[in-house]
Amino acid sequence: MPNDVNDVNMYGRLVDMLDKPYHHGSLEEALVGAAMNVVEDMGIAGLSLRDLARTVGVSPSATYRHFPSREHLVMRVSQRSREALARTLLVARDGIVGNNTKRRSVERFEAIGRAYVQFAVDQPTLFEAAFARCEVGPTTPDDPSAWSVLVDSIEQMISAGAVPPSRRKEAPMIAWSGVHGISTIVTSSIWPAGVSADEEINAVIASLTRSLR
Amino acid sequence: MPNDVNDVNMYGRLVDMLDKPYHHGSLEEALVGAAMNVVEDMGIAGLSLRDLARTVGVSPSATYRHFPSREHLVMRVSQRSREALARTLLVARDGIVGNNTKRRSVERFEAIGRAYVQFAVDQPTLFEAAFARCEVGPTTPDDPSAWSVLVDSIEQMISAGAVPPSRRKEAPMIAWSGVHGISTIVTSSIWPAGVSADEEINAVIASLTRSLR
DNA sequence: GGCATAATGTGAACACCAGTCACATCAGGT
DNA sequence: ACCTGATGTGACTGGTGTTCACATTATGCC
Repeated sequence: MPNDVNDVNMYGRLVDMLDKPYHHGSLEEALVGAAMNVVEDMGIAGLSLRDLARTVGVSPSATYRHFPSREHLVMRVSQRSREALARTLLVARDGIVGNNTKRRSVERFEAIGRAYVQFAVDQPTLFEAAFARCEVGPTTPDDPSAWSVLVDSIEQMISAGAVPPSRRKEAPMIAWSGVHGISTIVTSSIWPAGVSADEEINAVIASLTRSLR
Repeated sequence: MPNDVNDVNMYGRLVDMLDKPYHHGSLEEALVGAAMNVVEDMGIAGLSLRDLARTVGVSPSATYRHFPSREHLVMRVSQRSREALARTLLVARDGIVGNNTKRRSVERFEAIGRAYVQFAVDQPTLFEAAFARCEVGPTTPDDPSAWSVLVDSIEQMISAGAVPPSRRKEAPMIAWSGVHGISTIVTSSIWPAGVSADEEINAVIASLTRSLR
């Protein structure tokens, strides 16, 4: 069989010449990683399977060996974004130390809230991805999850006597709604771009601790 | 000139036969209207200029006489959605009547909040569109605007003595964050589909009136 | 080791999309 | 009557998600 340029098998031989293995080895992880970069830069709308395949150095159809559809990849990016958010909250929480457990529990709660909003402001595209409405839902629970970080924090406040136990059930959703609301508002198109929202953010966080007392 | 099927001008003559005018007359409005229907059914992602042109009965490129790009049409849909939301709030507010001005002002405030969340639950795609992050911003202010409805409502509460005037500045953002947060959470992918959120919604609304006192 | 089989990667092809262009049609002012 | 600007047209470019038959390689079983 001649080494014809139009030969269907040409690519395989070129691969041999370039020492590029036919199998990628960890394509799935590479695709998700590349997707995270794209989403961070250009948002979910800028995510293209073909583009991803190009940057990873693989043919477009190869992506379908790992994701049934683009939507499934978006879902993975979404889950990763939520986990990144949760890790950010943990770091912020652990940055608050002190011996007064009551005071510390409240300060940690507020630090978590502030970090939540800051994540949205600093990385609006990842924040958007984290909560994007998606046809296909997540298959595995987030690890770590922002929800459990928040619930734990409120539980600490209750233990320390900063919040009455009667609020245990409703408190997490109230707190989450507040920080999530200000976050989406500030990162949406209705908020004038470039205008600082520090005052509003502080007011909302303060109102949350007030309303949980 | 023969009536050749391959003739470039064939369409014009067919138009004559069908009594279909060459000019649509109100293409822009027709496109926005059709776009609202599509977004309501399939969300912003399902919006296609070609599809719109098809349903309106016009060629794809005609759309570019009225919108520089798809993004500009999305912006119009977004603005319309915000206005629809604001009108919903007005209806809900005016449904609350009574002679006790203080009590009425609070009940109206809560009715507005509830209607806000209900709009998101009933029409998640329009709600998504209303606050979609968009490259191109709105050119004209919304009429009516949900923000002004909310500010007015809080002003009424202050006048009636239900909220101290000292909260005037921060109150609207606090209230908006709360209802907007619970709305986006309930309509996002993290909220289990089909599960009612009535309890959580009630708790958040109640916490808002509490935190403004 | 040898070998079937599953997993993974390939190019070609289909249908769709946004956006541009030269040209066609028409409405309204001079 | 005619010119000019607004509006609508098809053809085209370059991009996309997805599927298909086929190629290559890893893996577990004898």
